[in-house]
Amino acid sequence: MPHQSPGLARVYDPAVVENGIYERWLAADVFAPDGAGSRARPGAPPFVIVQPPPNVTGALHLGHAFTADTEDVMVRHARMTGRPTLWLPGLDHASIAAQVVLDRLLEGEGETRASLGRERYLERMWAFVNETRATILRQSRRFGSSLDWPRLRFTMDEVSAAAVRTAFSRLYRDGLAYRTEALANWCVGCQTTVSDLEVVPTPEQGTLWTIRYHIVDAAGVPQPDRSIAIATTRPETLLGDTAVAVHPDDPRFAGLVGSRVLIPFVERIVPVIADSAVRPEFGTGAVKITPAHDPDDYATGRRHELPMINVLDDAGRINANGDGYAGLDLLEARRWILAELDARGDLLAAVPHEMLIGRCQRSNDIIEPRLKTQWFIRTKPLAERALAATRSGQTRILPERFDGVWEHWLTEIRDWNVSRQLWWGHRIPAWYCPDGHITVTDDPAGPAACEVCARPPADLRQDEDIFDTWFSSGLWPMSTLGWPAETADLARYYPGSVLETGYDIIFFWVARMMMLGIHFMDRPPFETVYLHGMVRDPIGKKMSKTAGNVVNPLEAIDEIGADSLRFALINGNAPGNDQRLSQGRLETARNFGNKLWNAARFVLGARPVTIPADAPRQAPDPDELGSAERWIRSRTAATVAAVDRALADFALGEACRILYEAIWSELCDWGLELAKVRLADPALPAATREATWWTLVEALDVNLRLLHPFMPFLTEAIWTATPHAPDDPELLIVADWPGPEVAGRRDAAAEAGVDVVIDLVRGIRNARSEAHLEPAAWLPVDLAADSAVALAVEALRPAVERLARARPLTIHPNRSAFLGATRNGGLSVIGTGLEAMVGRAGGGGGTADVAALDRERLRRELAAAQTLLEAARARLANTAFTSKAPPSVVEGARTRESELAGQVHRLEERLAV
RNA sequence: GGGCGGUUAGCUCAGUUGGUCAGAGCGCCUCGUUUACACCGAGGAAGUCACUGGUUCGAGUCCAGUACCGCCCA
Repeated sequence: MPHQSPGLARVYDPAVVENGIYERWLAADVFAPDGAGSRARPGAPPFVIVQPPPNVTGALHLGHAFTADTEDVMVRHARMTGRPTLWLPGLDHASIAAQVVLDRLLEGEGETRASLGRERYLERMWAFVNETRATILRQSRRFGSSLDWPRLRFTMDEVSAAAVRTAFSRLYRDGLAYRTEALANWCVGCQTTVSDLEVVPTPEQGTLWTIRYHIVDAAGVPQPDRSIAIATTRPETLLGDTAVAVHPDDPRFAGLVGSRVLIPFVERIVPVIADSAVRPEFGTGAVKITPAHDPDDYATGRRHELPMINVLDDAGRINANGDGYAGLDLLEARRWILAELDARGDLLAAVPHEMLIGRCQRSNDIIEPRLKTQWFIRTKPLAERALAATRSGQTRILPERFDGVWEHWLTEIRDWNVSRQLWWGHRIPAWYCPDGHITVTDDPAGPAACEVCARPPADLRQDEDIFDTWFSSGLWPMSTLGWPAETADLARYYPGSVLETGYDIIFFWVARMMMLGIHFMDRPPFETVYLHGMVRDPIGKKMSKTAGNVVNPLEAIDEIGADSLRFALINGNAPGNDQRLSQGRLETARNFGNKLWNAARFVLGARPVTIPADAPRQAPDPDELGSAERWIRSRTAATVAAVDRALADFALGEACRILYEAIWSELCDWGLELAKVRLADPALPAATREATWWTLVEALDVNLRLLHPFMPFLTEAIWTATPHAPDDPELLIVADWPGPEVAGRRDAAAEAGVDVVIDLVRGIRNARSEAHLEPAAWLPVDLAADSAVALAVEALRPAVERLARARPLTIHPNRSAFLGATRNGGLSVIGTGLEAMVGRAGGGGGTADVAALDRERLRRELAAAQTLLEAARARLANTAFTSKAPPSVVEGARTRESELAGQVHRLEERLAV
């Protein structure tokens, strides 16, 4: 590719810059580990991230953008290091969430799930998700995500379906999937059960009623003066009561345990039992037990082998077991029952009561616990292996603080209800014969006969339910690679390197993938689980559609560009922490892009005429390097090391911060400014100016490589216009990550020399500014310095002159000459190993003012320096410090002390004049 | 009830194994059109690192406790 002169526009316009670059990457086939444009080293270990599949329920939001950008950074970095890198894209069908969304759409058309029927409903669903899928893929491209699109997987495609069937039938065969009637969380709105994780306990104001149950005698006749008062928040469920329970040690009820009470309305006689789970301090100390409608009561019921009577139907109404109340919804039934109890004199009290109500994560409806026949996964044995994997370090969780919740949840794990009474999803491959035998098969055509009684398929009925979405998501690290087929991808790319996702789905998703992955593959699905935080709005609220504070990432991208959004999301964030995204953050990122853009414009436009426009990039001639050039190279090498260290620690935000600082404060503020002087000096030999320019090109090149994972479009665009070395590829995305060769460019002497110059320039600028001297004026500066410092300044004399607008700059051979020359007064600058005097231009008026101001400044600086010196001396006077602290620290303190002493000495002398 | 996180400049946040760590961005103040950039440059003000103890030669950093905010689990 020809590298003619830059042609970079004056202001960085992301819309223009980003345009077309994604297509170039696609055309070059560089996203795939085995693509035509891949420059992966054959022996290098693969780097694999399987993308957390976004829901097909709608468009992507900022959380998705953050996830995608974080993963893209890791992936692009790995790719540049030469590892065969696979970032595998996917989409999740999100059965319940998708149905909630589609049902709402249908409502607007006057249709319902029921009115359409299963088949037409699913047709509508496919039409709907085909649209959202296209939207999501378009968005991902705008983000700049370097995903391997040909490997795209959808949780509802055929490979995923085969994975689900195979996984379930194997779990069944292994005794890890079973079907039973148990208490399940029923969502009336969604008309399905949901897992425990999808029930959100919500504090709400309710009422605690006290109700009197009458005790009956042996013949079942209520005793006129014997009763027990129970407390309940749900009086209507008394229709399903099968016991009354008290604490075994509660003296109030000691004589009542073993007696029997009459449940009103249903006229059922139930026992009074003792169970230590009862909290004596709650209500009256006695509670009704409704095993079919409450998790605690269910447990009690199991312990005491109580009958379980379901009194609710799917619609949330009292069923036939509720006798005279059948057909009423819960609240109506409650009203009637309370009224009736009151009329009988059995309603003793009603007090307001704060309580936790379980609500559906998706629809916010109240969750009704009910008995239901469901498929469950036996999780204990699976969880144990998942725990073993993290405990042994086979898989590590980052940040480490999430280990605790991981341990706790997997240790206390309960069996996983995977049946959903929904349509959009994978139908459970279980068939039942009229005798109740179960046949499970992974054959898509269904079983050939009942496994037990050999009845023909025509007599078998398939389970109506589908699987919990997370069951198919749990197989994701395998199904994406073709499992259950033994594909080449599976062999090569399982297990993945990193699983990167939000900490909010550690149980929903990460734990399930770990459990199922280990069970089926015998190895955990990833080496590292990296959990990121939530993106919140500017005031720290969680973004949600209902709160209306959602920022559409595409709008942000239209406004400031994908690179800026990426940088804003990642810069300065600590791993796992939540963050607030504000306009200010976005602007900072955009400004940074503009800064780099313009720095590049300068560098590319400053090419000495002696270098042809299409010259390949070459290393600067070592013999022509000045201290400024050596400083740039040294600082760039330091940046590479710092970024490498941050990335190795998954500290992406830190890496961004380092690059921001390196590019803005070092390369631009000093590197380019120092170089300008040489580049513009016609007196210098061409070879010298060429070396300076090649130094800048090299620094730009290295920084572009380092920044590319974070700001891929901008860096690619600039790099295209930057001279390439002969062995460079066409595209930055597959260029080599800066390697060990740059480490050798560290140069302590050059860094020390330029540090001195920076100190001096700052000192002069500060003095001028405080004295309000004409900024543009050239002012004479006299300088006395230690010999090494003087040499460093002399080496960069033209730069010092220009940057401090100091002319003439006189470097005196010794201090007395300096003092002799500066007796007339001026502004003093006292630095480490140097002192300078800024004179006034042309000797104009205001001498007295400047002299007074200077003394004032000197006094201030002296006071500060003395304070620091005293502290340093006190520290060194402490023998505990000098004997116990590491020698390097003590040495540093000594150096510091002598520097400060020198400064104080000079300041005192100046004041004494 | 258990667990985790947070509390650092007016605002939003960094601070990796305790030793120039008291920082950045934005905002604020004073200057500035020196041919990369006003999405900029130069200079400046601004914090008892929530509080109380402890460990240590040395604590924003480690330990214990307290207060407030947030999240997760029960």
